[in-house]
Amino acid sequence: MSKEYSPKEKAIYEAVIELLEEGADLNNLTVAEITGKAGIGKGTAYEYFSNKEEMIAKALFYNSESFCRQLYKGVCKEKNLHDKVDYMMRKIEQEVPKAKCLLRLMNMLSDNTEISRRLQELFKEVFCAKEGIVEFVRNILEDEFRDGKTPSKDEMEYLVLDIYSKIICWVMVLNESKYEDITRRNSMRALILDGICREVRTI
Amino acid sequence: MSKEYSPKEKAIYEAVIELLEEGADLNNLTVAEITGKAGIGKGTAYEYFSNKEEMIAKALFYNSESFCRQLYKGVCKEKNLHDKVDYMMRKIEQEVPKAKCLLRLMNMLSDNTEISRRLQELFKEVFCAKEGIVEFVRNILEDEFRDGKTPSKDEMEYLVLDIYSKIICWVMVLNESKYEDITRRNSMRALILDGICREVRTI
Amino acid sequence: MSKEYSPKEKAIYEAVIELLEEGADLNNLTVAEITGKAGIGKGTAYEYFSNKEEMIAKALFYNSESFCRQLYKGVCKEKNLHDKVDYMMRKIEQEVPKAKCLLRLMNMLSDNTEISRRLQELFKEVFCAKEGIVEFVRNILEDEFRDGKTPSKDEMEYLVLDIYSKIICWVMVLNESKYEDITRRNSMRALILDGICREVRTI
Amino acid sequence: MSKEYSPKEKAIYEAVIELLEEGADLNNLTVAEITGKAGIGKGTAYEYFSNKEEMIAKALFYNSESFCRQLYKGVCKEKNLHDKVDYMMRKIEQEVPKAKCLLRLMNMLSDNTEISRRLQELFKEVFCAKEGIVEFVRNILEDEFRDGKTPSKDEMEYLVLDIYSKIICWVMVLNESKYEDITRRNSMRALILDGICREVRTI
DNA sequence: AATGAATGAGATTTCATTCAT
DNA sequence: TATGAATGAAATCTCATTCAT
Repeated sequence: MSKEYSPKEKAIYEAVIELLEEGADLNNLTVAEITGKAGIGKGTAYEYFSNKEEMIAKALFYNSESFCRQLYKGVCKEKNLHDKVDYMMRKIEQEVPKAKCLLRLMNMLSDNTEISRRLQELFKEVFCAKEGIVEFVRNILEDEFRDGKTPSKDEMEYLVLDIYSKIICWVMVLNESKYEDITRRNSMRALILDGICREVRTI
Repeated sequence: MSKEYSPKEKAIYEAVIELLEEGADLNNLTVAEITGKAGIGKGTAYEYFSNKEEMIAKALFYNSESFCRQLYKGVCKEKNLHDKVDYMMRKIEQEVPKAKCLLRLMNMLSDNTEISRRLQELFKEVFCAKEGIVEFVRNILEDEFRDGKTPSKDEMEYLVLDIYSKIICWVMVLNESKYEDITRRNSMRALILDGICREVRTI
Repeated sequence: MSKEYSPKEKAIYEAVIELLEEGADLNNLTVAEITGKAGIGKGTAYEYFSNKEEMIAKALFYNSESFCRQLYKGVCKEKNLHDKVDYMMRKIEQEVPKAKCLLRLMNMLSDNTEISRRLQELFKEVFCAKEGIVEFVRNILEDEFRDGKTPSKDEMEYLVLDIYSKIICWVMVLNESKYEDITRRNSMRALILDGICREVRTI
Repeated sequence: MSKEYSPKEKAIYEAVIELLEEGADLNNLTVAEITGKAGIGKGTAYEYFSNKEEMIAKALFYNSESFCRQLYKGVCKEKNLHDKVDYMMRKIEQEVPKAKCLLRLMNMLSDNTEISRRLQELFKEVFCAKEGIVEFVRNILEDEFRDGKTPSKDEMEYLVLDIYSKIICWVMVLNESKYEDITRRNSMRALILDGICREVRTI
């Protein structure tokens, strides 16, 4: 189903992600750092990618896509909006680094870097309406409104945006040290989840 | 009250912002570009800033701060939450480039760049609880709850986050071409505004 | 008589010449290009040649030698200087690419490249007084002076040089677009041929 | 009259020529070598030239042009063809390195290198019919035929080519060790010179 | 105080050559 | 024997920063 990656490609992808998790600055990553971490020669990377930007963009894309796919699978098993969003939030909580990577990707999409341009290309080429947080949220909402009252197009857009933004907030919360405390985190999760459900109900 | 800036400093700040508005990539800006745009010598910039990152970080900070200050002044004149948020959203709509700059600053705050480190220092040093969108939102909410029922600390945090995230969304919306259509924009503004008020009311 | 070449060796030689004819720059040819054109593996080339320079030098040498041999055969059949030189010039005209290759070889002989060093070695090792334009011209002249007045050693050197340089000119002429016109080319060929004969006669 | 060169530019030009005289291979010269020889920083070279090829091409051009200009001045003072050509040949003899540089330039003009492309551009931009050996020879011939019988266009072309090629031969002769012997060199010079005059007379 | 020419460290990228298969 | 994936040395070029003017 999903494209097969050569071991060297995967090594590059994972090296970039590890570096990101170690707190590296994606905009000033060097090819030497990446290939060093990946355990391959500098020249080898250029057998698989045509330049540094492609390496980094594809690495972000690869990881985000695989995380989104995971999320999607889990979400499909849940019955209603509440459980779906709850699943998502807990999954994100379990896999903060992957969620962080997704967040970084989304920030990068708009920073005018060469990397951002590559990312946009990747999204144009590969994207299939099933991955990507926004499309993802839209799917969940469409399921919810399958039968019963349907909101207007504008209201739908608003809801997508609202849920999307709350999930982003959730990722930001998870990165704040004050939410390392489990009870506070639980409490915040519940508030966000309730907020989302309330919005969908009342619109 | 606010620090005085020398003309050369301001020239640098404005040059950075102009470059940003022209679509430059802040992570690959060169000192030559900045000083060229500012109309001063490269060496001169180093009389006022100790390195490139400081120039960019301070430029973002300067502009965001001044935009926030403007927002704050306007918001103070409004009576209730609805009008305050409405004012904010319309102001942002009028000044997309400045809002964009603020958005960029916020993205940068978490990208581990040297610039991000400088920005964090600036916020530590200079921040005075009045500027910055988050603190800003908190102020508005505290005003709103001055008399009457006060939400719990957690609920308060949630509301801050919710409003903050919706404002970010608003900026993102304004950058999407499909919202160049005025009626759609108006409709979305109303939905977001109502959403915020509803959240505050029902919590 | 002539050394036998393995098919892979010949493939390399011909690949280099084809690339040269396609307008490649011999100094920046890559092994990948050569072996790609030759249709063999990169490693294989190193079974036959010890490095890139050897490949190119031998390829030039191979082609020049074979062209010279052809010329020599044809020239031997002619009786007198006029017919010999005429044959040569017409042959060169028919096979401009091969002549060009010879010209390139001669230029390279003096450009201090690693390739030029290899070429010089080849000429030292292999050269057998029968190939190579200079030696070639000398032979023709010696035939001419076999019986009758012999010029002094210096005069002989001068004549070799004169004929040699006129042949080089002929190759240059053939590469100029203004001599694509047949009548002009014929006229120039006649002038050069007459010039050569006159010099030999009058010295 | 002639363009002014900045000291750094001239330093680069002279460095390239010195390296050439020391037997360097122009196709594999490195920027580090050039700037090292020139006694300037690597980056400095890029303030004046946009890439390595430009440095080398302009260096060859600069030197050849100045040598041609010298030749031209001297030649103008001579009255007839014999003396003009004699002057040229003796001048070349005195300044073998400069002549060699000119020879190298002429070889390079046709080697499909990036350098060759730059050289061709330079000739297109700057050339003014007074420099360059070919144009140079044409001028001398036109002077010679000013009054008296004029040869046909084709004959004229032939003569230009013949003289040009003999001068090239002269440079090649000067690089051969067997002509380090003065009497042989004198003898060869006389033969070439006579040959040229004879050709012009008899055509 | 202001400048911008000069610098060289450091980044990306290429490619000849090796060597395991 | 033939291959081409892997390598890393080495090259070009950029650009933040300095410093003489």
